[in-house]
Amino acid sequence: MLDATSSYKPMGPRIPVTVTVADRTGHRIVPETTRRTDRFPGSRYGNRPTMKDVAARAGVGLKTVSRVVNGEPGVTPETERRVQEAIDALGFRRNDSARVLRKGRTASIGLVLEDLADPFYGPLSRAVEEVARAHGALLINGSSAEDADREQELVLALCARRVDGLVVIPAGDDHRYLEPELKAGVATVFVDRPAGHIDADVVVSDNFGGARDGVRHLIAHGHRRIGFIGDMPRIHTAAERLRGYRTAMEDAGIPVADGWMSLGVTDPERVRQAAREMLAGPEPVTAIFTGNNRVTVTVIRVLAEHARPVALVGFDDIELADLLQPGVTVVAQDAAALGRTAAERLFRQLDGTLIAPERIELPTRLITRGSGELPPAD
Amino acid sequence: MLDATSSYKPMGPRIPVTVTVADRTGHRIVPETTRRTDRFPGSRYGNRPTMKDVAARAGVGLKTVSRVVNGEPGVTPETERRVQEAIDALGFRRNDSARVLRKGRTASIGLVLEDLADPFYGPLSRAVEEVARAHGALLINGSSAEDADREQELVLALCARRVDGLVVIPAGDDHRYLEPELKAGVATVFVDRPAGHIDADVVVSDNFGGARDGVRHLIAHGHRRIGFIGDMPRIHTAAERLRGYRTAMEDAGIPVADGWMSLGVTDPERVRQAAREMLAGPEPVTAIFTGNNRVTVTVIRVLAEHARPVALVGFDDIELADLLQPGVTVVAQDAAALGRTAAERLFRQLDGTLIAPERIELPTRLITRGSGELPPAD
DNA sequence: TAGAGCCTGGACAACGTTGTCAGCCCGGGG
DNA sequence: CCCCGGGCTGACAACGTTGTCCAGGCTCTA
Repeated sequence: MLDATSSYKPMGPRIPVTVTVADRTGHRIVPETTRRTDRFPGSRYGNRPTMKDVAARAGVGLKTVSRVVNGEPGVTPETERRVQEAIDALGFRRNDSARVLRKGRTASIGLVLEDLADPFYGPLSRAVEEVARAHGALLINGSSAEDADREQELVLALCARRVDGLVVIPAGDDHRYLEPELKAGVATVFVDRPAGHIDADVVVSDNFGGARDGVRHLIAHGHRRIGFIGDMPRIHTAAERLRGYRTAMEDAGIPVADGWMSLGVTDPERVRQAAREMLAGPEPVTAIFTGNNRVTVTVIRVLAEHARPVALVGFDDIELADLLQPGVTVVAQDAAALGRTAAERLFRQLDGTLIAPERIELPTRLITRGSGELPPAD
Repeated sequence: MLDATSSYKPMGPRIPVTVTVADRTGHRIVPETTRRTDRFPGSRYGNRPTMKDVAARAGVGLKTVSRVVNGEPGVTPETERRVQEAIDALGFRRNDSARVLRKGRTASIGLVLEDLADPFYGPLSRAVEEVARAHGALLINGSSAEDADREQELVLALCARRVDGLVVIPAGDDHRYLEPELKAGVATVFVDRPAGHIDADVVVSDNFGGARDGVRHLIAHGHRRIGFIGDMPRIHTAAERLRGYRTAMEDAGIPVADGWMSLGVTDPERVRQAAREMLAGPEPVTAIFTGNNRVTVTVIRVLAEHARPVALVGFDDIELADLLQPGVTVVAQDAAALGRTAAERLFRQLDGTLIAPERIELPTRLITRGSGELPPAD
């Protein structure tokens, strides 16, 4: 599934060895079949004690240990004490892999996002984690790096682990590969972007409305030549924001010139170049609408070196935006709310409270800080 | 272990049911014992097919399916085709829980950090994830929220899942609870802060040297009344940075006045207040050294409203620092390098390449942008 | 004092997979 | 004609836990 590059073999062979242990009376010595040892050759290692070992040491039955470990009733305080003592002495820790196998649920959910390092996903992940924690579940996550194959690989790896649910920020646009999983009961919620060719819960921001309002804001401040720099339109959010831009312009009766739009550039150097081109020429733009936080930051840099003041509204809030000169006006989406809403919906699916998939759209908020209120300078 | 707040029971009971299936000849009908069903009452659900089901459908033995699934040699192309067909038809996906139980390794590592949403940890997580991915392992992570109990709870939950290794950014200062785990062979690396009362690998930044150099920088630019605002000294990094400040001042023969230091305030409002106090009074500081990114941001806000220019050097880089007026001079640490180094060490432990725990210190870098080069204004 | 019922504890199977090992079939050599 | 070897295949046990169910001992009551 994933490629390894060293001698670490996640699932290596084992060497069977015969050892002897005292039975629970402490008297007889019985041979035990294949016990694992030498699991970490050349390094510190050791065998983990099992409930059986604890039972033997405490002089009780296996199930009694299980009862103590899980706080089930029906164990004498004296017995419980002996078991607890053995647990502490051996450093026993329940093996949840076995538990999961038996119980059918893993108490963990998977989160697949685009890039853990992107500041937009930090609060989102955190929100998902908080909800998961409140429900007693752990979070397994991975970055798709905006690659559909890698997304699928990750999702399927998570399904193989039998996560109870999945929160996915899709990179690809076809999720039919998830059909068997959905049928098998894996709760699934898509966030930030909709799922492709599949009927599933979706939580997104109002990308269209937000962008439209941001551009309208610029128009309201007298701009007519407004540039748009955004991501590849195959990314749903980018397409929606572009649509918002077009709609606002059209509603205002402003025809969009060819040179005003830059789509699909992400590399900072090329964004820089695109911005410069819009600002040059005979009819330069007097305002720019940027399609995401990374583009916004790059454009801010370009505008800082530019002679004439140029108005700017960006999609996504950025830290310190209020301290720049001028402050950066943005259309902010609530990343934490996206994550929280998605995760809560996920657990409601697991509850059985939810039946039909739904699409939830969270509002965006225009935050005016100065850059979007600059008048056209021409 | 963790508290639940809804009816989602990660490990619910099951209802045994008797069903019948055709055997692999397709003729006889044999009854099968307790099969799970109705696992997700009131919601979409389904039983996941197992290798046994695939084997029955393909008319082959269980082990043959296993061989096909794992790409083991010794299966006729024709047999393989039949098995593959059954796999696709049933939507079979190997259950890694069972696999883990059998093989002893989970191909997953745990990452415990302070706050997923903190921009400092984004690149760190991402770097750990990249290394894990290169080794075929998944990443399970959680936030300790700077709470020692929660850290322990998380770490132990991860150990119960039998992660192969742990990367921990410690919140607590006593990690003896990890001793049984270490002995059992759980590879462990502490990052950003050292472990307490335990002998383990540690990867940290040169907090002391970085802070000392930052303060020296201010002194070199003529400052003598220099303030320090940092986190609680019980956090190792905070203590080290404080030590760097003290050392630089001492080396320069400058006695530190009481009002110049603010320790342990994190709440933005109180940081703001602390900064204002340093800047007021008869002998106000002419420069401030801030102990982490959050404090730096807050202090920048205070200085923006302040009449006289005040020099500033902050620990940790912040985005857009170069675009502020003046640009913010910082002591930058390489979060990605911390994560990468730690994760690589982790896998070398698992390789068996590493024997003795070590402490690795990564250098910091002073980035001058203007705010640290302002002369004293008094 | 005997019987009913409760409390405690343990034997056993099952979860879904993989390692071991033995058996089958086929072809070739003695 | 028989035996041997190699290539495929499948039966079976084991991984560590939990659910079921039963046994034994105790208490309580009639």
